[in-house]
This record gives sequence, structure tokens and C-alpha cells, in this order.
Amino acid sequence: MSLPTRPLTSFLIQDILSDLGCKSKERHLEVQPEDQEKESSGDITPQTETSEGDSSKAHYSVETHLIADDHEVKHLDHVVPQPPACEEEKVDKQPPKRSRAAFSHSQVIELERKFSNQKYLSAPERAHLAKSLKLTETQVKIWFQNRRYKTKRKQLATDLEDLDKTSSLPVLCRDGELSRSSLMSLYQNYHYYPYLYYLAGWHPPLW
DNA sequence: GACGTCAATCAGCTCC
DNA sequence: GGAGCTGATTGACGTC
Repeated sequence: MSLPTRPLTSFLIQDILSDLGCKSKERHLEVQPEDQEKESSGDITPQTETSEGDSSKAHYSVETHLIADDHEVKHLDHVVPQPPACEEEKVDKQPPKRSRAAFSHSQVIELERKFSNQKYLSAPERAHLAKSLKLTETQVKIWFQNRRYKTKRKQLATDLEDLDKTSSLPVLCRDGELSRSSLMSLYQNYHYYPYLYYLAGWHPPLW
């Protein structure tokens, strides 16, 4: 697949954990065997893991470098040294720093392409896409979630602009209710397809 | 209870 | 330094 060329991007993702130390024993991330395998093979290690049998705040104590070009994403992971026990108290006082993965251009392109086809993914589709993009299912899920919300906000903003331009038109009916045509317009602009309906082959009767 | 959604918000990063 | 973008988090709610 030929993708638009883009300057090589390199970014650093660090999970700086404040609760390294004694308190971390209870839940701090151990790199799973399969993850170790991924690391050793240069595969992608998720910065956060939320869905695969884990709570929503798991962090990996690895430092991840992502070097993305048009066709592939390379990860250079290495284990961040754990702080000495004497520093645990200092670290423990600070709030945990949030990590933010930067998806590669090719990953975003593929996500956008998928999103343009369907706004909601079934679990198998999500798993397949995540695997093909070397992301976690949670990352794919969150991306689609954010993408839908972003689309909706933009659409609403656009609708408001249009409303301003055509403010002379009678959008509201008597008693302040939206006209049928206005409701239809809003409805068609907001493609809310609950995935369960999608899975069941259900489609809105309006289109 | 697990898992999904939306909505709002936080926070890291880039660009100006 | 502020604005904008965007990945991650949180909370409420719905479904099974």
C-alpha cells in the first residue's frame, strides 16, 4: 500500500509511575510472558492496557520509543530501572504521570480508513484491526470512541453555523418543538449505530 | 459484574 | 505561552 510520504517521526513515551515501590507491589505491572516475548522481538508494547483482563490504569514499567515511518512502526523498548528503595517515599508523593501514546501516521491512516467505512466495530473486528495495527484492543476502542465524539462535535458545530446562517428559516414549530425535517436532518447527521444492532444486522429504517 | 456506549475532562505534544 | 489536537481517564448509563 502506498501511503503519503511524511517526515520520519520519532517520539518517546514514558510511563513515570509515582507509586513505584512498596505500594506498587499490589498492582504494578509485571510484563507478561507474551509481552516479554514482544519486547524481545521488537514488537509493540502497549503503553496502557485496559481491556485484556486488567483494570483501566495498568501501566507498563517500560520506556517505549516509537519510530514510525510510512509503512511500519518500530519499537525500541527497554525496561526502566526501578527506583531504589530509598527513593520510594519521594516518588510516592507525586501523582502518577499520564502516558500518551502517539500513533504512527500509518496507524492513523488505517484507523481513519476503517472509520470511514464503519463507525462501530464488533469485538472480532476490533481485535483483528488491533492486531494488524499492533495496537491493543483498548486503544482501538478508545480511538473509535474519541473519533465518534469528535465527529459529532464537529457536526454539531457545523449545524450551529448553518443555523446561524439560516436563522430566518422556521426551524422550530409551534410550542418550540423541532420540525420533522429538522429532526430528520439531525438524525441523519448523527450516525449512531449501537454495535449490538450492527452485529445483529439491524439497520435504522430511515436509510 | 463485565463490557459497551457517550460525554466531559485531563494532559502530553505540536505549532504558531 | 496559548491554542488546538488527540490519546487516556472518569463517570453515568444501558445491555446481557
